[in-house]
Amino acid sequence: MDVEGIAMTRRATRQKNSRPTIADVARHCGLSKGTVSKALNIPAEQCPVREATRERVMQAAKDLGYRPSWLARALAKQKTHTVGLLYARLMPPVVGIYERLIVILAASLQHRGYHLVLVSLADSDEAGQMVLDQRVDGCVVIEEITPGIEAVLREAEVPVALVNLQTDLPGLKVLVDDHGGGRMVTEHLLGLGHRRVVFLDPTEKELAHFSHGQRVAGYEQAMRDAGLGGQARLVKSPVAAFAAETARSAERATGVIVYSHLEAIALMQALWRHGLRVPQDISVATFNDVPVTELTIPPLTTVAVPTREMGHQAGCRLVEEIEGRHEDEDDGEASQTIVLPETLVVRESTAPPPA
Amino acid sequence: MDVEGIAMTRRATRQKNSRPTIADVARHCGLSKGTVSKALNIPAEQCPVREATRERVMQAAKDLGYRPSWLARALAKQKTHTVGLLYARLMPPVVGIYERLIVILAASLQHRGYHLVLVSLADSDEAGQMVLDQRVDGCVVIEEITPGIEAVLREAEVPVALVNLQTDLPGLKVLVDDHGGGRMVTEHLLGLGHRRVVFLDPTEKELAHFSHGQRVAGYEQAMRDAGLGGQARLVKSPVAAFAAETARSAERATGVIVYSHLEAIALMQALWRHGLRVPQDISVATFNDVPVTELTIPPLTTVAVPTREMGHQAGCRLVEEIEGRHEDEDDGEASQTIVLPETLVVRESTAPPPA
DNA sequence: CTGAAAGCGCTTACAG
DNA sequence: CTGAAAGCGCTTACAG
Repeated sequence: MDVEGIAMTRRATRQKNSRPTIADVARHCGLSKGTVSKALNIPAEQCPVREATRERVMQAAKDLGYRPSWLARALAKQKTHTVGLLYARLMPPVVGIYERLIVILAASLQHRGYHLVLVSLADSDEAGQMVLDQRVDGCVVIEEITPGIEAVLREAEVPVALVNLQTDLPGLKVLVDDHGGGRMVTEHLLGLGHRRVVFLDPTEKELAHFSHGQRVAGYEQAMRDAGLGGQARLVKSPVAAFAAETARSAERATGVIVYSHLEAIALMQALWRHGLRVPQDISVATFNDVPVTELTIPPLTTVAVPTREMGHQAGCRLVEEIEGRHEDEDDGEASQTIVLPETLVVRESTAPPPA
Repeated sequence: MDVEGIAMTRRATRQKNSRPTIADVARHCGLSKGTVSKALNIPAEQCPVREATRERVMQAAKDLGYRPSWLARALAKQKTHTVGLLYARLMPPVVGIYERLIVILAASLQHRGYHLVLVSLADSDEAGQMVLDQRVDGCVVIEEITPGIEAVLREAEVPVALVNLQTDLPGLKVLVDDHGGGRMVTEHLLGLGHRRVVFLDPTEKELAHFSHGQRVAGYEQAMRDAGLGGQARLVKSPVAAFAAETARSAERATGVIVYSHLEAIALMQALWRHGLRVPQDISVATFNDVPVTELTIPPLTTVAVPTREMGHQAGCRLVEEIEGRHEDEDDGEASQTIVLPETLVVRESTAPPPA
């Protein structure tokens, strides 16, 4: 019995001991939990506890291997120092441009004492709970939003950053100038002397993303500005079909702008199969300056989307928003929109049209 | 004064009211918090509370818009239902193969009621705290581990899944058979009739990853098995230099295996610049079957790394480990290793050597 | 079947 | 400068 008892105690003790609490530290120095808490948390200068005491506490904490429980602290302070990253797809069509954005966002947050937790909107309930059950101090929604979570966010008081998506939800918005990007790349081709420039639509459901409309609008405006408004043409065929058609067409396009960089690469492959050379026979340009676009045959002219800056802005602003919540003078000045510029990266896939 | 007072009260009230607690629900139905808690959480069947009471509680909860506080529950149950994803780089050298892995991992966890929080090891303290301060129930370390966090994990009792990295840390390991992959792709080239097959090393610090050694070993073994052990050759030059050298060499390699898929693509570009055709003049093969490898000119033969399966396995097993912690019979049977096979995807960048 | 109470591990006015 | 106590919002033996 005694042995059993001791074993039980040992086990219980070990379980409890595995994590000394603030009470243990307090007991160890003959102080109260409150004092220990202050000594541990308030910056040395304006700390109300005597220096000697402070040091005693520090030492005890170190000796016991004390680490404050994040959970207990979060509950007491009603703050998780966590933000949720809400995403609807990001899934199969591995987009590529968000990888960097997310890593930068996470780094930006971590630098400020926050962490990022991934929340797929595929299971809509999850996301709602996440946001509502005081599990996150704020959230960022990326690329696409679902009606369900949109309603939740409209209701909740959670600070939110909306990245690269369109919505009438209030909140911080981080956008890019896709219209400008579309115009820029079109003007580049026109400047090289092209007249028959087409815009190749994505075949996947990327079509749904609002950047598509903006890029097309930019393209159309540039065409109009050049007096070629009537010739603007959106192509919806798959790249293979488009390449085949182009190969046998007399009046073929001399320049093509592809919405998706993966499809631009696929297009160059398809053109190659038909014996068409880029850029001698036809110029190709696209969006999203991901690393591989520099390595293709030939290197692609692309419009770069400032993913780092997007991640960085979303991170900074959201934290400001979370921490500055008290300054709210009852007016919703929290609804700020940032539009970041895109830049044209000219490489070898674009050149003057064939004579 | 009265007005002020009311205003203050309203504000305080609103802040409190913004989130009804279990006590509010209890009060609302004239029950105790304990009963409400049981009614809300215990599955209908073996729930000790009377059906009528149960329904009353449910209704009240719905009426008041009650949602349990994740924090309070986590503290009471000592469980966060969160796992940390620890990564050292993943940063600038956008690897590409981890994007899918992470998304799958997150989905797999979310499916089981867990969430994934991103933790960069760049700031080593952060990670340590994360793991130790009962903020996560477990963690997965991916690709590379730092000495700091390795020590922490050795000390801590946190279940851990180690994905695609080498360490003598105990814990669940999810690995891939890079040796087999290296051998497989080499045998493929040898089978096509190649004799002068070289292995092109990465120039970046990817070299540090242990998969490099394994892939090289697989390559060397296949060469030896074919009686070509003396001819195995590791090339350390940048792709541009290698392409230039190859172009002017009489006895050039007819097949090249490139460690990194991005460099394989770059190599094909460099060869193209020198007028060498793939695969007619030289065959190129690589690793990591990311989407773009199918779209290059020509499409790349690659060894596919089962990223989905890796993410899935890591997620499942880790959760099992977390939830089965009690079954521990004091023996460390938790140290399980899973080695997933790689598969060869043959495309058009490999063909018999020139006659 | 229901309730009262202690506990999870901190923080924070409020006294002294 | 320090302590006692209430509070953060739940859960969980233990009684009744």
